[in-house]
Amino acid sequence: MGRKKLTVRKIENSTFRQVTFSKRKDGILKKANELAILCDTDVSLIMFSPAGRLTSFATDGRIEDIFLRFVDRPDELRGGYYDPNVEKINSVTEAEEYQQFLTSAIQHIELSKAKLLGDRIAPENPTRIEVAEVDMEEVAPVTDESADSIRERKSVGSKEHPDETCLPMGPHLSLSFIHAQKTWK
Amino acid sequence: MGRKKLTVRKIENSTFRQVTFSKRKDGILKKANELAILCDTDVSLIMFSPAGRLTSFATDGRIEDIFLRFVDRPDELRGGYYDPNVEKINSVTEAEEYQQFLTSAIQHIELSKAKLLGDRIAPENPTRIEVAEVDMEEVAPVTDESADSIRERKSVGSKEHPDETCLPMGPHLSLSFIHAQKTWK
DNA sequence: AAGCCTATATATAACAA
DNA sequence: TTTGTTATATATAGGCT
Repeated sequence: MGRKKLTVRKIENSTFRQVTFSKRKDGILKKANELAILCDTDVSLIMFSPAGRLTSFATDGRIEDIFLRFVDRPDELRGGYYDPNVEKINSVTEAEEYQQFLTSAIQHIELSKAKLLGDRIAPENPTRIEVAEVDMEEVAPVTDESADSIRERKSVGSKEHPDETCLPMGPHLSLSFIHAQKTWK
Repeated sequence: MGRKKLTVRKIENSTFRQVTFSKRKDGILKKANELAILCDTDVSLIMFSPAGRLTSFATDGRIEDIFLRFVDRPDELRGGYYDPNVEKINSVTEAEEYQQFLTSAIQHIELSKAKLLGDRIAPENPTRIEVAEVDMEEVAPVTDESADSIRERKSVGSKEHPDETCLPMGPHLSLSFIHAQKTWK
């Protein structure tokens, strides 16, 4: 919809590609927001720019919730999350291996977080819309000292699910697991 | 962009809301695809219709990959996945509780899958584009017999990561954990 | 619910600064 | 680079089937 009809094909000129991304990113973001509001639906959008910059959007600001809703879809058409062609017992056994893997994944995220995180406070969510833009290059490496200092800070209770029962686990990985758990029983 | 300028506000008439969703869903899907191709970028889009129908899109067909890239972002602006304000030891302890939770989550998905899954084969991914549409209502309830019969079927190796080392765990929960693990060490 | 139509509203490609 | 302008291409609201 510009001066010329466009062929849908990778833009080779990197400058032009970046400019196009920037403009179209805004357009699709607007569309996603309008769709969410007009139709009162869950919409999640994640985009990485050619330079690695992240732009994300989600209805009510929780990509995790929408992704979980996606993951928990009991339909193989959704994707390849789950292969039902295994016996129950094997599944449980293998689940334990996933369990281990997930644990290490959590620790990994934890560590990379501790290493890279500054002192900034996460912004509040003023509306139903969340738009986050993050530049990889903006994440400055910090010293071991500052990483250690993170551990000194007082733990802050999560306000994200104020109506929930307090659980023994901390808010490390929110991913709305608590919310999902309610559904799962 | 129709006969009338539209106010961005929830459409109260449910029929019209559904129609609008359907049309705009196609539009944003096209935009997402064009963005991904033109700018050669990772884009992930998840939409639930007012009726609960899922429509999803992802560059190269892997929402999980893009979500993982999102999750693994070491930046608190991305969301509230991780609270660094806890001591290391507590984190590990709590990680074990997440571990347990994740295990039960896997089993839940497994069970709901076994109960609801039919005999259909997941479609191949012909292009870089993945568009999946799933209707909750289309998932017909199956009898215990048919649920049992699922366990009889022969296990099929995942072809999603053909170049990977074979791991002891099965392909229950692909979520590209294996792919992620390579990055993590 | 899906398609088609067509008048309009929007998005944006190519420029310009 | 980013931002603004403008001619055009697209998307889509309201109808109709």
